[in-house]
Amino acid sequence: MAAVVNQAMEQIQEMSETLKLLGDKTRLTIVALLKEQELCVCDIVALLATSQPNVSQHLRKLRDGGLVGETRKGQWIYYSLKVEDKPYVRDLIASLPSFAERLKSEKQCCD
Amino acid sequence: MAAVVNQAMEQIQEMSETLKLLGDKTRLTIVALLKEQELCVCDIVALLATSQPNVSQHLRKLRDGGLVGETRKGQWIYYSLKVEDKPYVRDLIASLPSFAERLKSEKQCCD
DNA sequence: CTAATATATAACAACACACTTATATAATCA
DNA sequence: TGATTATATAAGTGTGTTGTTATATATTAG
Repeated sequence: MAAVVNQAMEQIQEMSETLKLLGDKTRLTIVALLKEQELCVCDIVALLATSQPNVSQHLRKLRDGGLVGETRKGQWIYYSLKVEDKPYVRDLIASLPSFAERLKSEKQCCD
Repeated sequence: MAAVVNQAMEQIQEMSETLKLLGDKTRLTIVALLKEQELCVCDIVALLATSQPNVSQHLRKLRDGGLVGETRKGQWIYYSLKVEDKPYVRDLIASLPSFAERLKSEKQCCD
């Protein structure tokens, strides 16, 4: 019984850490953008209208939390969602508003 | 278009506030307990093994965020989940571990 | 090789948050 | 009524977090 509770508490601990990552407006917006397509840092900076270091630091937290992955493509580093595991995050992201239109019309960096 | 984005940003703002509430181990545990049944404050204090003011303050935040409701029953105030709206919260809570067994064996307050 | 561009890291200031202790309010019980 | 129990609120402390500015690293272009 105690083992069951400990396992449950570990699971809650892990979920709460993930939810804390998503419980920030800037990071949740980044996640909503990445839902549509992978993006490089300069894309995100342009779309969010905040500083490049701010975006970088949020991306690092998302990466450390296992929510995004990165791939360097030459000069640029592309970030993408990594939530195939964690079904509850997948569902949550599905219910985020879509920025598809905005990305189509405004994406202009690193083409 | 700007209106669409503003609406999306408001939605993200609201979701991030809700997720921030859930992104705390103590509060997420409270929510997991309430998933099983309504509970009074003394129940939660006993199950969480933390101080009564700490639980009270977390419950207030959950209430202010619209995630729980309260009902006084004589000396006790019972809290319960209020997430019928907010489908993404409902789904998320569904994937929290169950404390049903623990509640059955350990609930002893306010009977 | 040098300059320019993209990204990351470091240091710091401002603020927010969780938890504690002490106290207040509200309801019941004797 | 006074004592007890349940809950809320207030104030304070320590810690964590966000965003900024300055700087470092890495890649490409000329």
